[in-house]
Amino acid sequence: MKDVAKDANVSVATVSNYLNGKKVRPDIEEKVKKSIAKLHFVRNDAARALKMNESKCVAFVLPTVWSPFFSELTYWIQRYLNEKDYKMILGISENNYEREKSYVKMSIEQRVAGIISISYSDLNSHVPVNIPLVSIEKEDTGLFPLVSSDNYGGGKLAAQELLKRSCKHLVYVGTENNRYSPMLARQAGFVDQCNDSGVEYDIYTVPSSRKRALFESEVTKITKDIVEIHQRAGHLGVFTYSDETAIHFKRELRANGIRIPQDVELIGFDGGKPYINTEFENSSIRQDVQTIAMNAVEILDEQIVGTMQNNSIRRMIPVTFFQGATTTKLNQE
Amino acid sequence: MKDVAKDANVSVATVSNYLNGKKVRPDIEEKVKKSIAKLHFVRNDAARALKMNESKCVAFVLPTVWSPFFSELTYWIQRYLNEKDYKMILGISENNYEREKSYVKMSIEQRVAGIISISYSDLNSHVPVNIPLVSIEKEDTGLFPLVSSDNYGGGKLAAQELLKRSCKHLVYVGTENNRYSPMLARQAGFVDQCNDSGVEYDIYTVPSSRKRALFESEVTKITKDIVEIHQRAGHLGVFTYSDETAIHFKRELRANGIRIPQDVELIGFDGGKPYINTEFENSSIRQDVQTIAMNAVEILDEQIVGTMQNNSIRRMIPVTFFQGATTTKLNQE
DNA sequence: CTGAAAGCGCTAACAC
DNA sequence: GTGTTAGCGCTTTCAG
Repeated sequence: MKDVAKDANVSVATVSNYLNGKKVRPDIEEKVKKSIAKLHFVRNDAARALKMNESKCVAFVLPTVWSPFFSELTYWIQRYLNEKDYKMILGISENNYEREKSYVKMSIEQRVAGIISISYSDLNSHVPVNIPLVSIEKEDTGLFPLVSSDNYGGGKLAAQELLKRSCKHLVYVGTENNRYSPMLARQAGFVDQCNDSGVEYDIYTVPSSRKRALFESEVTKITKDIVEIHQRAGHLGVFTYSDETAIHFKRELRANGIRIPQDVELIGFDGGKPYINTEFENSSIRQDVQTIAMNAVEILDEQIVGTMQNNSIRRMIPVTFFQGATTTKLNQE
Repeated sequence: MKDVAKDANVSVATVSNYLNGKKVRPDIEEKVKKSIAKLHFVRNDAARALKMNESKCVAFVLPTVWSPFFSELTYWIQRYLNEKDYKMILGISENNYEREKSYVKMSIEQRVAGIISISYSDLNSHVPVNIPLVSIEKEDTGLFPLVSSDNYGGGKLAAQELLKRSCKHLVYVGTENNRYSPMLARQAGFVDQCNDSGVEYDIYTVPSSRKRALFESEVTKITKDIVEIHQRAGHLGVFTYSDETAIHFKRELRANGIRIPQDVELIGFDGGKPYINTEFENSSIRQDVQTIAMNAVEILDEQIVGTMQNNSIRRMIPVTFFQGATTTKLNQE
């Protein structure tokens, strides 16, 4: 910048003013512009951030980007961040607590403008309250705003849809990590609906699919049970806590001679599309990814620019049922 | 840092030395450590970057993250970057030239350590040669290192696999953007193999699937043609330039009463898995995503830390054929 | 091994 | 409107 100033025969302040859109005499502006072009000058953001004590970087911390749901979410978050001129620093935690903490540390070091996080641990308690943070899905400390799908409603909805299809018995397949409250909400909604409707149900649990061998053997075991229940109770409804799990059960049930949806109706959760322009295949309780992203970025931005911080924001996004290949199509729909 | 120094009764230089792992007297180290903990001090990376004139951020610019292939790639890139202690700034260009350029500008402003880019434009010509860059897939300026799948070999391989399955006639479906040289390589390999084997073939082109209506209507039109060719020539082999396109043709062909793979054998390109622990479904020429990512990060790191810059690095990663549901399973395999 | 001090590139007072 | 200058928080000589 000093060089530009020298070359254009003006002071650094003038160059700075020009760069920041302040009023500059037209002839001088011309000269400055020319010098910048000549010297290929680009402002150093590190110095700017240091001086201003603020950056336009937002850290986005999530378990993985390698799944339709999370990659779609990443897409929307990035898009809305970009609209407001934020850059995204991506942090993939793989649900590893240490890595999550290291991303928080990094965020503080970088003096990021804010953090958007999806974490199923108590990550947020490591974030200083002076740095704006919005959680997606889970937050239990009450210290930060939260954007979440209506998991409880989703669980209820899944049960309702299965019951509409005359299932005689329902099954929920959840995940092991019981600290993960959204999953508990899905289960609770499902169970409540079962009880309200007076239908019998079973609850199963699978480990994370990352522990592949364990996961597979558990799926196999549960599938055997489901086959047995089917033989005993007839038409059956299965609701899994994620689409990924549903895919595995679909495969395994079919391998055991079960027809889907004629014998067993199957509903997953998430509804992320693999590509931007394809349709989703299996029946699922869909999260409204775009709205979640929009809200998260909006709230974060308000926290960053606004003086008023309302940390008790709890925004619940409705879910919808998607009629796909794994449930019977109803006439009235 | 000044505060820490004051609190610990030492100079800022000592604190700095401690933070950077230089030798410090044990008793002093203890005091400093305590003060840091007490004051919740975290080093300001902006100041550090300014002073050192280097950062540990790498910009990763790619068209989208919302597809199995790209999300898997993002996963691996991020993973290898993290191993070397780099942070990732994610830039999603949506193949938009202006956005690509804005990410480059941002990268320079941020004085990032380097850039990894997947671009089908002449993006790289906007990157100053003093900033390390590795391209994935396409690079034609020769100014920067390149990591790419063996697209030509992939095209050949696709044709070979189709011929093994006794296809009487082959079809290639490419994309409109003919500046995109990797796609041309896929086509060239395919065509060369067809000619070598003396089999007839047709070349079709579809627009980007982002232009959905146009894309769909083109798929419909080409499908009609394929059906006709099938009736005339019998067993048919279709190779599409991406898995996404293959999915659309699979749907459309089936809607037209074509059985896959009995009537038409279908091979896509990419082979990205939707989830980390699922298997891929359809037949495809798989890119070795992990190896691509590993090489890209490795080369970039060498460019950053090493003095020697060999910009003529061209690393070609082999592809493999994945036997999925859309081609006939051969006995010898 | 530690401290004092210079200075990275920028912005924002303040004086002109 | 423009120039001068202090100082953001850090690293890094250079003395001691």
